Amino acid sequence: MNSKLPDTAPKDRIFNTAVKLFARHGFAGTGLRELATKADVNLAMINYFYGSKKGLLKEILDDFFAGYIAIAKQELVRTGTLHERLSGFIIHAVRYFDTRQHSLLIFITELPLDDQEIIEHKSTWARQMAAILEKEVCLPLNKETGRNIPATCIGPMLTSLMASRFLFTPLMEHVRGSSTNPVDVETYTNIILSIFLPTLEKENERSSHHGMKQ
Amino acid sequence: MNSKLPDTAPKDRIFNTAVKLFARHGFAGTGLRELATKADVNLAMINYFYGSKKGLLKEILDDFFAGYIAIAKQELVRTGTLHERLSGFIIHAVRYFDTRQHSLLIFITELPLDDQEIIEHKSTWARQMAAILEKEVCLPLNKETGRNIPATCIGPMLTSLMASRFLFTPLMEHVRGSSTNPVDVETYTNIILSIFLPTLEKENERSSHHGMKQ
DNA sequence: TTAAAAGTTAAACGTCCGTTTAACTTCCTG
DNA sequence: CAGGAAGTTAAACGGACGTTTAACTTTTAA
Repeated sequence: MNSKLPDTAPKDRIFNTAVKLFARHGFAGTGLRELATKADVNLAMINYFYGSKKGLLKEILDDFFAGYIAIAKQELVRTGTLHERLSGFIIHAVRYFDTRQHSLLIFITELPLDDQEIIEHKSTWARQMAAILEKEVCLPLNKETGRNIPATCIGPMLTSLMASRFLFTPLMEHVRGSSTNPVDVETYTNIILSIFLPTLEKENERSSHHGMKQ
Repeated sequence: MNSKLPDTAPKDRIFNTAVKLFARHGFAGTGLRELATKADVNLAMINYFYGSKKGLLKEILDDFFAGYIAIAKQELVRTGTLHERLSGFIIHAVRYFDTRQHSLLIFITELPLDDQEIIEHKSTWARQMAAILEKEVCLPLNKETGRNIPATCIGPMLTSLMASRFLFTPLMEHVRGSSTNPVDVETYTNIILSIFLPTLEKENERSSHHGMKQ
């Protein structure tokens, strides 16, 4: 964390360090002086590059959500059975979460912000995700099952389930004895697939086994 | 929020107001002066009753987790099939989350705190929950399925899934048009049951329909 | 080569932070 | 009724907060 990253530009050093600190201490709990020191930049550079502390948070959230939406579009908006597309989305989303654990934590834990500006900002992204899920997942699913589950319900469920491993990791490391190991990410993904997809199989009466693509 | 609660004792007013404010602005984002004003008490009373700001957070977390553990013990540690016990736990836990939405948000969002003192405090509770899940759910489940899923994996998954509705509520209210309504809590519970329990049914080859107990 | 642009710096701005103090009032108990 | 405990108050403590300023250096481009 404190180690110099002399090759990267100051703006990127601020960004990367902020991601780690916001995830660890929370947005409100992170001071700009600590951030400047850890990123090895002058305090004033933060406001110079990002306008304000909140502007920095916005860019971090944008960066994370843009990648998340891209995966949803790539995996869900294409040909294939619902089962195939949904399992592809889960596999890639979990993999994405794994590589962006800090950003994921910020996205989750900084959710209930009272700040109208940030809430509006996040809603714009969430609305896009909900639209994709509604059209590509909920609509065909509800047509077959006869139920009426909206994307604003199934979306949070799916995201929460996929994020649970990374959300509770810092706690679980203390819970587990140092001897026992956590399940690896691929196993974790397979568990999620086995939880979410049998529901579809059961409704569709279509038999298929969900192997992770290599 | 600002309305006076003249009948309750100052100590309780501090507690109840803090739960709302910590959930809304986060722990670090809430100032004791704002809390004192909203709770209609003198600033010094907070440290008088709770020792420190962190002491107040601890009591809030204790209060929430004690109730959560109580439900786990009551519903999981008793006779009955795994299916019956697990569905009972889910039904009561979701109901509990619904009545303690603010505390739930604090429990979730204040998780990645770097503070060693709080982390240790939470780990004590999480360890109890993991022990119950390990013995009552994972052990019989793994014996039947031949898999080896630890409680430190399935616990966070279950909690995250049940919490998703309340975690993303403030965002989803902005996403939904004001016309459409969210699913009610009972429907939400049934969706979770239909996601989590078919996995068991499939493995156990036991047919049963999961009606919510009234 | 030179002037504008971009990057970087130390210092200070006013504000809010969590906590403590000491004096005061209220309440309970012997 | 006396006296001590519990509750309550206003005020102040030093420090950290996000942001701004103006001066300085480096880079860019005409």
